[in-house]
Amino acid sequence: MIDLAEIRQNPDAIKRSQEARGESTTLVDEVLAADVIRRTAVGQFEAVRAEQKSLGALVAKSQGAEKEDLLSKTKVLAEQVKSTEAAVREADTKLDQLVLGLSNVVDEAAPVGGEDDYTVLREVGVKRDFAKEGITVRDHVEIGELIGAIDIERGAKVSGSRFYYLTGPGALLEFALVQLAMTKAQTHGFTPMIPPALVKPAAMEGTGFLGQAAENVYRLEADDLYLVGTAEVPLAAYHMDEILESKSLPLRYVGFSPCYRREAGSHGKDTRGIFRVHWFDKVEMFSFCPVTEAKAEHERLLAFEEEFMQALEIPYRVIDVATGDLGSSAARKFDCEAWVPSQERYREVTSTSNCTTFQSRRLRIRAKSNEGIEPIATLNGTLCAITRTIVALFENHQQADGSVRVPAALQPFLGGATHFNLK
RNA sequence: GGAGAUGUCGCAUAGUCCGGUCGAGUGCGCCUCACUGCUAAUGAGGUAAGGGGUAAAACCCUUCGGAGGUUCAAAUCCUCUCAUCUCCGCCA
Repeated sequence: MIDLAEIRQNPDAIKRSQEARGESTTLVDEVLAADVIRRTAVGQFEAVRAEQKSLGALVAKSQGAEKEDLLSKTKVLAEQVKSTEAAVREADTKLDQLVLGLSNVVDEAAPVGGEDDYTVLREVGVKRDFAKEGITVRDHVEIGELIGAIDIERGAKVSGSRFYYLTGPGALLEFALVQLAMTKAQTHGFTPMIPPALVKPAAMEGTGFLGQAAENVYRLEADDLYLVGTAEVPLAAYHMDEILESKSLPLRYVGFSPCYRREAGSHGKDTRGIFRVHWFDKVEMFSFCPVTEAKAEHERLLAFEEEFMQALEIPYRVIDVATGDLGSSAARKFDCEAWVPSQERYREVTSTSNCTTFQSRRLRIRAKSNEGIEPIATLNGTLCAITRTIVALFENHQQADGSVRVPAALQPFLGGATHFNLK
């Protein structure tokens, strides 16, 4: 949620941001108009209400005819209080609705444009020359079958398309990846968390997933709960409605959770394998930090992501995501894209967003110091999205026969195994 | 799933039966000042959030788990709902 005061003071800045995102600028004017209406309504209500209260005090003290007289007056007032209060409520709802429709103000540094207008910040690692090695590249589906790690057919049989089973070494690999991620995160000061993957509307709404992203969210109508698409949701909402101690910041959490995504509007995209699925598990970093620290914290989260990719010895590049592709909550976003040999291109495996105060305002999370109460920033970043990491790992470390080399960092978590062998 | 109890200002609690001077008392914690060589102890004062308003104040409004209702007036009465606890049943 954008700060209303900010919109009043600097509507043009908000408009520029909306423009850069390719979203409505007239919405800003609508907000301003609704704000005026609301303030007028509030003024009227408060005036009547104040009179009602002061007369009410007199009623309590008076008796007899005097009391009767007062009561007749207050009865009229009561009607006015009711009607003006209703007007306030209506104006409030309208304003809220409009303000919630505004996306976060983009960071000036973010490249302006659509999905393809990202900036490549760097490429890291060495892509293998499979031809030179005399290896015909297999994709992760083939490799997964050869080593008995992924069973897509049965996933489809049991749950439908875009579902899978991780089997044998695949299942063990997930645990190893999670362990490695959790271990690393702890050394960086993150508190490990296993959050609920089913949340109330308030948590979903507060994190900004019921806006444009709503069609990708699974909703359990019978219980009015949502399946989260990322641990970001329960981690952000963890401190919902709280006032934190400024000196306790940054508060860093690393959560492991399943992620559920409807993938509406992705029909026909990445239909093969486990690159794009309705459910996967993920280790996610989340940070509540002072506004002034947010940019530096964002760099740190990115660095942790890169460190993880490097530990897995996966070649990748980092992109600065363009304004039109940020999603409503992020002011700036960096994606780490792993090299996928079977597709001969980079594909997103992790992503880190600086949501500035957008989420914390919606979730009513603030911080208190001697200087008073101030808003805080929230940031999130993927440490390890299991399925996509497996794709990158299998394909980049495949051997001529279809077996897969295990990078050194993972070996301790796989009983020292150096390879996933053919089944 | 059944029966019962509870939800008040950071924490603990008073107030709820018998509606009005209760946005709300007390203790602890915290902050400021005084006293003291320092700490402790003691004394005085302060100590919710949000909104409106103002140059800044003053001041006003909202919020007693949440949502409705009754009433001139609701922490207090009614309805629904959520959470927690206890007992019973069931279950990994």
